[in-house]
Amino acid sequence: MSEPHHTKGAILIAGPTASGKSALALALAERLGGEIVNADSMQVYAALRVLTARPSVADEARVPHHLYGVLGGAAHCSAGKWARLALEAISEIEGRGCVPIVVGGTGLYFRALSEGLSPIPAIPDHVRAAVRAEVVDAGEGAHSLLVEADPILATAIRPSDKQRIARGIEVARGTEKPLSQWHLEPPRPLLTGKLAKIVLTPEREWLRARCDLRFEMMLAQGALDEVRDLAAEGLDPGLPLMKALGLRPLANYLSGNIELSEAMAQGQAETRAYAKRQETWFRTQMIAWNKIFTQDSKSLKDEIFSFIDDLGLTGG
RNA sequence: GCCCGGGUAGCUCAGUUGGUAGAGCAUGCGACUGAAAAUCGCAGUGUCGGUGGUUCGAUCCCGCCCCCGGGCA
Repeated sequence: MSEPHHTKGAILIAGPTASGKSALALALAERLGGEIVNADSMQVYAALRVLTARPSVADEARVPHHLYGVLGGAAHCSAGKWARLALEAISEIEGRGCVPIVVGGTGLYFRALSEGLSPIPAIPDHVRAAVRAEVVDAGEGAHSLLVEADPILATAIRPSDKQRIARGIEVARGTEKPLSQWHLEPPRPLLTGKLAKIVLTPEREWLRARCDLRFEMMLAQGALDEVRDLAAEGLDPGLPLMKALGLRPLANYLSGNIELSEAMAQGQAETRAYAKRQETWFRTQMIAWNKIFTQDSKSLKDEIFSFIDDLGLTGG
């Protein structure tokens, strides 16, 4: 378990995909003398530069960026792993006298950092792999395995939710204590201190248009080459990075199964649906965060600058 | 001009041997404790192309008209 870190002042910016949060973080970092920490579950993978709309090399040269493209394709990131890396980066940034700016779209990661998760030990890889395989084999019967392993949790998880079923079983077996028991241990925040928590909440129609446009731009920027390279690596399709938005439609196009226009339409649809899921999380799980509705980038910056100045983060 | 096929949800289509309809996708809402760009749940909407007829009753059968494909000339 990591020791909590007490910050003199850090900024957390959450927002749906394509909401313009990276540009905002960059502007803030330049103004405050800050450094940026990625809080996006897919941008941690090195192979996904175009497909995840990672900050450009030029942007990364303007201000230090952390946790972008730091993991190989075969790696499994997780909320806990990310939170430990983020904490490390934050404390280093503060050691240099700079302001940490954590920016991303993965709600669970922000929760892991600012609220904490129950202190569950890491599950050994062999247990994990064995349980996942077992759940796949069991098919419809997977839920009854969970009933055996953790009857309390089983009442809260639907038989169709294979991922949570697998998680429940692997925790029960790997730690010899059911996940439902672990959940009774109160989570402790990893990051404490003065935090500016901001979530961008743009208007839906505006965001949908941006999602569509952005996927189109990805194609112009070499998304197909990126997908081709990834396919050449022959990675296990079950790996987390293989779930990146747009990856499957584009791979389908490259293997000749669908037209490019169809692949693009699917990629755009995936992006829009994802943005909607993010907004649901932000709305219902981050109720204490400061919502910023503005979407015009100039007034967005003004609004955030005055918000941050009021908090006096830069003073110390 | 003639023949054939089709016109049903925003889209692609299924269906009703005549009792006013449904899937997938899209859309909206939601759940969420280490795969979270993941995983999972719920919901709505239709003048069934138009018009006249047969019928207790037509989206379905019949006539005419319009539109979209394809073929023949």
